[in-house]
Amino acid sequence: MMNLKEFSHRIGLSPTTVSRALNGYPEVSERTRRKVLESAERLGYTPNSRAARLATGRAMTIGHILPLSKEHEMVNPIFSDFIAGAGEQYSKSGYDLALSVVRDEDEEEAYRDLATRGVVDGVVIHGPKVEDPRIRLLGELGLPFVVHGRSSRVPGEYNWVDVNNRRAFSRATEFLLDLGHRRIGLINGLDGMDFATRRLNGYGDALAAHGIAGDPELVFNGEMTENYGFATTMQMLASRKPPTAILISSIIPAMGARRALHDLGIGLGDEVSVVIHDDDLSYFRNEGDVPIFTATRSSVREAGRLCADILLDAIRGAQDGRRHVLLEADLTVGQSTGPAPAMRHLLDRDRAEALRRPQSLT
Amino acid sequence: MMNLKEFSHRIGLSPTTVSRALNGYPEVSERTRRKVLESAERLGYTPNSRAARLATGRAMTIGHILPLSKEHEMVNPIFSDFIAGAGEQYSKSGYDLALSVVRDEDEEEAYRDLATRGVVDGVVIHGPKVEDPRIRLLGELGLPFVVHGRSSRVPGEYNWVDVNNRRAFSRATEFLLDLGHRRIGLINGLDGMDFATRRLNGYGDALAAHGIAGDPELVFNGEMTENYGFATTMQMLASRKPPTAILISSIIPAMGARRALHDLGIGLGDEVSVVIHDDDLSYFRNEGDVPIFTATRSSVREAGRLCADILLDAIRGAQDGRRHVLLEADLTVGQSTGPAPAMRHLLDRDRAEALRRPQSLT
DNA sequence: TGTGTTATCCAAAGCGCTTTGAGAAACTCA
DNA sequence: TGAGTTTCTCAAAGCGCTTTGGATAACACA
Repeated sequence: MMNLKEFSHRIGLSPTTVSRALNGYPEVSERTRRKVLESAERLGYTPNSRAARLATGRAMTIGHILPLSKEHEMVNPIFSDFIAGAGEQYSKSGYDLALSVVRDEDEEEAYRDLATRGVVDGVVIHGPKVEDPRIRLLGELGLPFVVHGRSSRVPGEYNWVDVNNRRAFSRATEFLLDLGHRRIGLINGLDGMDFATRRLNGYGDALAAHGIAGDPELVFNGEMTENYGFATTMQMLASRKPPTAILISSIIPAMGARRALHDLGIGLGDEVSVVIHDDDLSYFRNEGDVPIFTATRSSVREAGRLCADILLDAIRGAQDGRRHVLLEADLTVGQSTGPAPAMRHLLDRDRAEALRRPQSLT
Repeated sequence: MMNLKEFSHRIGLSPTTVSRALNGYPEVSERTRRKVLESAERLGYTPNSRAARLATGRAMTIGHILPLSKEHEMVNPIFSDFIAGAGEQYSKSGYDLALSVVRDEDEEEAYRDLATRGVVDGVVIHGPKVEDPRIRLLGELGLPFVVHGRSSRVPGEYNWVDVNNRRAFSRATEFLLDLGHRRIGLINGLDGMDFATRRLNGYGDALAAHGIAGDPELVFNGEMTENYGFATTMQMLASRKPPTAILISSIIPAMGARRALHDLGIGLGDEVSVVIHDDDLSYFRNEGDVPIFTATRSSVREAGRLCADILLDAIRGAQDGRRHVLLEADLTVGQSTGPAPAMRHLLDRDRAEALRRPQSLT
């Protein structure tokens, strides 16, 4: 592996000149620069990043911390699409992406570690809680960051990119109310997550506007797995007062909900309506001439791109204050919603029988 | 941010001693080492990784390259679980994980770049093709690597961790044959992927052993999205000679297949049997007292752990030759399989009608 | 021709750590 | 007590790059 000294010697220039040529400084003539670039290509010289990072004090790396949830050691399925979006932008700007996989409880320590070891120039905070301690921590550490989401109860300004979750869910709820639904279930994310709270609020807003009291038995919090969607749907439909419509926070539990409805022989879109929030995951597109699910959609990949742009600007000092982006998630009507049926139609024989089978909530 | 010079001065030792104490060299007494560690904790000193990396010549980082497929710009959904497994091991050994997101066509260049810039000590190759050029490339670059999968037509030894795909799929096919199925569809991964070829071979082996000629109209290659599973299943069932059973390479297209069966009013597990390969994704567990799908299961997270262990050993030179791990994927019987029905049962009125609706293969 | 400007290039001093080659201190044993 | 060992500590030389503060060359103008 050739180093700068040898390379510059070979092409008859000093290391300084070569470094300047390579890094685009104006003190070097265009002719020289071209010559240097071309020779580097020809001789296969690439500057050693380790050395450059020490010399400049910049890590040229953005950190992401991927927590494994304690409950199921689960990776958030939206993570990979977010990373795909962000990573693309990093590459364009010559930044690398460092990923730390840590257990939930070690997460704060992991941020502190990244900061003090100096291996990243900035980090992205994923999945903020209603009152997330990481925001203050990073502020204290002086490490630039951007939050994917927000943290309602953390005061002060910071960079964030979020979906208008409250609006999206109030809109979705209203849509169902307009269709005549009065008992509407909500299969939400984990309790304490900021997005889950905002979605709950949106749902509550719409119900309240129609003078409907929310029923806590119709609201669920949990990690968004397929099985969670299945179990909660089963539980709701087995209750004495089943909903005629369900709001689901992600397409993955929606798969489980669909399975539950199917197992019970209940028609999706006619007997029970479902509206989902769709993160537009690349391997799970809710598409077609008429989408499968009626959904509020917001691309998580796009959010990744935006987060990256904001963070890179912050690092490069090209930013005056803090920046925010609030993405609207429009409602698209699909095949999974329809007018509320009269309740009695649901109580036919087949279904009553199906409900007699025991169900467990795993 | 305190540096070594200042820290060692403060605690009345030389930088050398402190460095040795921190890095576990034997030339320093246990008492001194304890003192150093404790003072570091107390004064908040952490060595600057950038400097350490330059000095040692080690990057203490493993690289993963995440290609975005050209077709759908898709991220492989098994990626996050693999990373979760591998990342855990890296953390334990004090290694970082660098992730590069690149377009399919830039992938080779990305490996070359990682190697010459010296930002990683080794890399993991994901999704090898039948004849994958990356293996030779990395050999030439002299960068340690491990392959998640294998590359059938690449000669020579290299580290790999793979599932016994051929055995798994021949076993699954045989299981269906034993149930009396004779027309068995295969919804496979992208053409050219090594795992897809091995699975096809396993499927072919079993058919051949029963004297059954494979029907190319029943074999599909594509990116494993939900829609792909839906579209291929629809296409097969709309054909003049529909299968009575389907093998599916991942749980995600299996969701789409289930949707298709449901839309057509065809019973899963009685009218049409389905066997899947289950990567044991954390957000998509095929579980329950009796699993939903009959499946050959192999945890991709475990594969991630194994890959990490092998690669770290290779980097530390604690490895004699090349290492291989072949994971067996046992078949677990679930609710999605049953004896082959007589064909005529499938051709009832409802289904005929459903098939009249137009379907598109997106 | 001499002076002032620009356009180029260079030597050398870091960046903060590791590690070599030796020296000082502590200990052992005759 | 002194020589030989072992234990601990240190000064200094890198690692390969960036960047400062000049030096040199090239050019214009009077």
